[in-house]
Amino acid sequence: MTPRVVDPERTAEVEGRIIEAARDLLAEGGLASLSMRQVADRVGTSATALYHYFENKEDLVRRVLGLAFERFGEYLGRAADLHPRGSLERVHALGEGYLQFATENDAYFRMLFSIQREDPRALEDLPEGGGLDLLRQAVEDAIEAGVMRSTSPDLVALYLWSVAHGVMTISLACRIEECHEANATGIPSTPIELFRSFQTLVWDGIKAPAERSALVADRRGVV
Amino acid sequence: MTPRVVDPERTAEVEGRIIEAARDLLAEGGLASLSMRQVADRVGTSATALYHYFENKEDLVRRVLGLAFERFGEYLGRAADLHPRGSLERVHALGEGYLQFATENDAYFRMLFSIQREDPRALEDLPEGGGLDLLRQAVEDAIEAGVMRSTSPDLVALYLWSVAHGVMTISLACRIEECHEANATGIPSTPIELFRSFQTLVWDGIKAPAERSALVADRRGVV
DNA sequence: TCAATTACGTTAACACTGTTAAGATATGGG
DNA sequence: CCCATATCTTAACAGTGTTAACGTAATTGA
Repeated sequence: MTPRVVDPERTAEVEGRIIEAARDLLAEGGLASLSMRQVADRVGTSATALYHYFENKEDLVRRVLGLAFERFGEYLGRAADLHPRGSLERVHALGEGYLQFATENDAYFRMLFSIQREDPRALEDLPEGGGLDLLRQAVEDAIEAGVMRSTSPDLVALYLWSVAHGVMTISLACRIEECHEANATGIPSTPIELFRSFQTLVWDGIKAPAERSALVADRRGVV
Repeated sequence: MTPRVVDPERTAEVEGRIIEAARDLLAEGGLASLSMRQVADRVGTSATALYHYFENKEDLVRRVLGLAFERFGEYLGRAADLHPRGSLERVHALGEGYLQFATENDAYFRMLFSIQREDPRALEDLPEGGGLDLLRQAVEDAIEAGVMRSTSPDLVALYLWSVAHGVMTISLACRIEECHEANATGIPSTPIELFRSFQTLVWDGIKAPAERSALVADRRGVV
């Protein structure tokens, strides 16, 4: 009753070749050049054949995103392994790994954290919470080790992610290196260097030491 | 020799109607529904007629971005006017104004700070440096008033922008409110509230007070 | 006044895009 | 064997940005 039974191996192999072709196109020419017909050309089939393996383009893109998250996880993992648990360096390295991944995998990053998509993805659906888990754990370890202020690890992780992500996305959207003020004051041009020069602010805070405790009380009243 | 001489007034009026139609389409259905033909339908002409007023779609979009930056500037200006120069509140209000603009002008924000575009815009070309000028000045005033640590105002402004921008873009790309850890630990769901809960970290820093000065020295050696 | 030049707008068309429908081919199980 | 079905093809549709060719109206110099 079920002739030409599906061969899961072969299907997976073909799917893999399609995904890799899409991945290559994405890396070469960005999202703009990732079209069903171009992918099909690379694979050597017609565009409509792809619809036997993927529901639609969004489905195919989702699979490519799988590869992207895989590499993303590798970067973060390598960065974390550089320093022992509980160290501030480990937390900081995760930030650097984040920016390194974004820099060396431009098309992946743009795709992963695109703002254009109408339906944002849930963090839970992402592998390892989109890398947030690793950061959260590193923060928690650092807090337990006593080298970080004892606050909510979730909040701190989200904050650090925001800084790294903000630096990267601003750099991708604007050319801050052409800002004359930035040039005059020696603001670094690459996202990673910019992120590094933020570190003092991140770790120490930007408020004048003399005003610290008093103004915290003020702010609570205002906000 | 030059018959049917162009009427600058009329031309500007028609251009204005086209831009407004494009702006409305953008606000209603996002960038996806901003097509030359749909814009032309709203204006009541054919799509090709638009090419008499704009070089191409990118050109038209650029003009719509002008409106977006205009409103962006209004938000930041209103936010700054809430508090006197030299106050920390003024700096903080600019951050809130940033997120308020992004929240209330979703399509504008997505377009202004899209990551997909291949050629990032220079900060210098943006009106008021993309809002950075206002922030920079507020920081400089606060430093002179003695309520902020005396560092490079440019660096601090860029840092604060990164935090606000990071919070917003992460919120637009991911649904952090569906993260069970976030829910369990009471992480706020809206970008503005999340930004507010970062304030303590932003102002005070996240390092354990006891380790502060010693680890700063350490970090310099590491980084 | 006449003719020429030019702004403005039209329709047709091209090369793309994602996607569906219909048909061809081959293959394996009853 | 035969038929159901997996796989793949071509054709087609609706949409996109954009260019070409054309028509019309208006103004200005002669």
